[in-house]
Amino acid sequence: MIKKDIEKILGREINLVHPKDFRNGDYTLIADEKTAQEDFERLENNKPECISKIEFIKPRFINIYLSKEFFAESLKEIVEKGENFGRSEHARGFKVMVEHTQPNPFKQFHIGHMMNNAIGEAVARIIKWNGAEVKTASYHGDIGMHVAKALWKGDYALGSKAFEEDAQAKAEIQELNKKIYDKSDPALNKKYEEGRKKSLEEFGQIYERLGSKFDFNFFESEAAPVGKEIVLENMQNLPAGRQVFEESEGATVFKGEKYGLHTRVFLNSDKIPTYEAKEVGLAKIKKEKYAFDQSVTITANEQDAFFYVVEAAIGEVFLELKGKLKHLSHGMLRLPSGKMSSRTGDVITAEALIEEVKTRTKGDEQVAIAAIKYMILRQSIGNDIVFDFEKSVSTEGDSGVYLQYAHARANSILEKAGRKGNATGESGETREIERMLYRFPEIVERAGKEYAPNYITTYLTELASSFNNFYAHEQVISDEPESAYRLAIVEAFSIVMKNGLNILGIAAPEKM
RNA sequence: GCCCCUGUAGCUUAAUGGAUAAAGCAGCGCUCUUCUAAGGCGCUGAUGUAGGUUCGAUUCCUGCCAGGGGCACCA
Repeated sequence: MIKKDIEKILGREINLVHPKDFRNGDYTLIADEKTAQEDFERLENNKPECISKIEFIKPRFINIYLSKEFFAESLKEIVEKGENFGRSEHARGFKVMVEHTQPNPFKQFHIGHMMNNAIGEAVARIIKWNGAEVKTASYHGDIGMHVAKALWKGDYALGSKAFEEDAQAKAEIQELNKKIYDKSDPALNKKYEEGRKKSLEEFGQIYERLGSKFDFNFFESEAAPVGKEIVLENMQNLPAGRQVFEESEGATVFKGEKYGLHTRVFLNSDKIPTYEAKEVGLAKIKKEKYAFDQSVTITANEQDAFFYVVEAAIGEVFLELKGKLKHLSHGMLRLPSGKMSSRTGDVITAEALIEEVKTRTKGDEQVAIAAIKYMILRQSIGNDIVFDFEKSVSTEGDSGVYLQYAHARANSILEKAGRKGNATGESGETREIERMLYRFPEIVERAGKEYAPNYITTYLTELASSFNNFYAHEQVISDEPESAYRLAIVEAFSIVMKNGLNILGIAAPEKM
């Protein structure tokens, strides 16, 4: 709003930022050195009501201070909009599918899945808050070599180890994979179906605990035949030179070299579709189920190279999908005590982590899950994160609990006061908390444009800190005329914090 | 060997090309007769390295060093 007002006055687009230090104003216009003086004078002479002061700092900084009336007005707006405060319209009409979590049946739901789930859930919600229509999807690897490895002797780690070390076992597992794929062995089919069903039930339970819901569940078993067909079609029915896929050493591959990438196998020499071909099939299934403008897939960054190649292949097969696929990757969730590997069976399940953290949150599961989610979401997506039980999940400082606690405190004050705030009353000095609250919608929008949940966590932490400061230094409930205005601040804070936690998929208990 | 990602305080992390690089933890001092002390206030402490672009670089470009990931029938 402010930006548009100023652009109107100056008649051009401007570079407007929030200074890091509030003492330098609420906004800074970074002007061109040549026109800065002129811009300053024009603003000074056409000052909008919401601006109380404008100052010109030497070469090019024009600092803008908002008026008391502006802050009072923003508090009123927050209270009026309530749970809708912060919603943006900038992505209205845009259809997005967000695929995340992707646990594989026959294998455990480990902390890597939990990390992916926290990010995926937050990203989906952020996009939704920006006005887009969002559908979430999980994709389950219910077929493929990992299933054969798991079914070989009933244990994935065992099968995986034997596959690499024992040629005999490797041959048996490959044979098993073929049988699972063509469903030629009734006894095996039964074992397979039972195991698959059990896994999916367990995943459902953990989703519920994490507060995650999916609009679609896709399976590799359905994507496989679709993918295989597409691969064959784009090889056989096209003239030489126009073929997307080609034969090489008995396998069917996509030569990524023409994109500066590398070759990957889509059908193995047994004509069984690999993960690559299944991903192509999945793209087709997705677009038929939901006519998305963008499909976001969230995975660990060890799959980056895989996705570059597969997306290039999909772009050739489905021209209309070119540029509509977005791959977002995150690092590993590392624990202070060593690495985790699903191949050796050395995995830490999501459940084990939740239980472990619970012992440090007085047994409260909502608080424990909030602590874990916050640790994951507080930093920019992409790098590994180190999850330290002892310190990082502590209930102090930069943590999910800190946010929940500040929110609960605000509610407690409102309840104790037994009356609503009133932002039209006596306001006194403008406080840091007021200077933070009105910014929430711009934070949501920025987070939406960059798929960056940590913009929200960072903001909320600063907001909670401002609130705690405010709370520690001012008597909110009193007979003074400013009391009503202070209550309005508390009320607005409670709303913004709750909405913020909601966007992140973190619970916001009313009491703690 | 080739490709991709990452190097910020003792530790874990922030910082849409902008002002004095921001927090939390740890350490050292304060602070509960007062609305939830799971809180607040203060001190100490950092951009791997060498260049380049720019009025201005943690941010963009190049070399080097260090760490992680990937590179044909796994997912």
